[in-house]
Amino acid sequence: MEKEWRRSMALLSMNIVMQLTGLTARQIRYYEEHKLVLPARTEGKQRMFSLDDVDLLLEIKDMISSGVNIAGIKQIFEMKNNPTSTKEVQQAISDAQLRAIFREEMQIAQRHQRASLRQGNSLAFKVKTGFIYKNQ
DNA sequence: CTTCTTACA
DNA sequence: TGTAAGTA
Repeated sequence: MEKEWRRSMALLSMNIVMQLTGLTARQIRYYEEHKLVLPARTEGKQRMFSLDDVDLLLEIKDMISSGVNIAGIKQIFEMKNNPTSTKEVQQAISDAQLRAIFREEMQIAQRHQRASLRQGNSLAFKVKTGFIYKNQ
């Protein structure tokens, strides 16, 4: 709670991040294109990632594999760190909880034989509290 | 040789 | 997403 700045230092090259995350350069650049991650740049335009960026990429990777699309991930990140949100939302949603929600969504989607629910824009999920946070 | 951008499949 | 092309 004092050396957290180390995690925000952009020192990792694309090659290292690819190995650390298992993602391809194409995917990483694509996520950046959609502003899911904002790597620093060297004077020569080379991307430089921080440990926080790597964590973010791992979360993205996890959500993508759970069937969440870019729009959905954006919504989740939005809620995850938006102090303007309602207090209900503020009661920090843990990653584990989110993953559990996604699994539930996937199961429901599969049960209904509808890929649209998993890959579509309608990402509607709820937490154990019963609140429905978002849908579009 | 690695990374970057752009564009096409 | 993968990959080719032309750079930096």
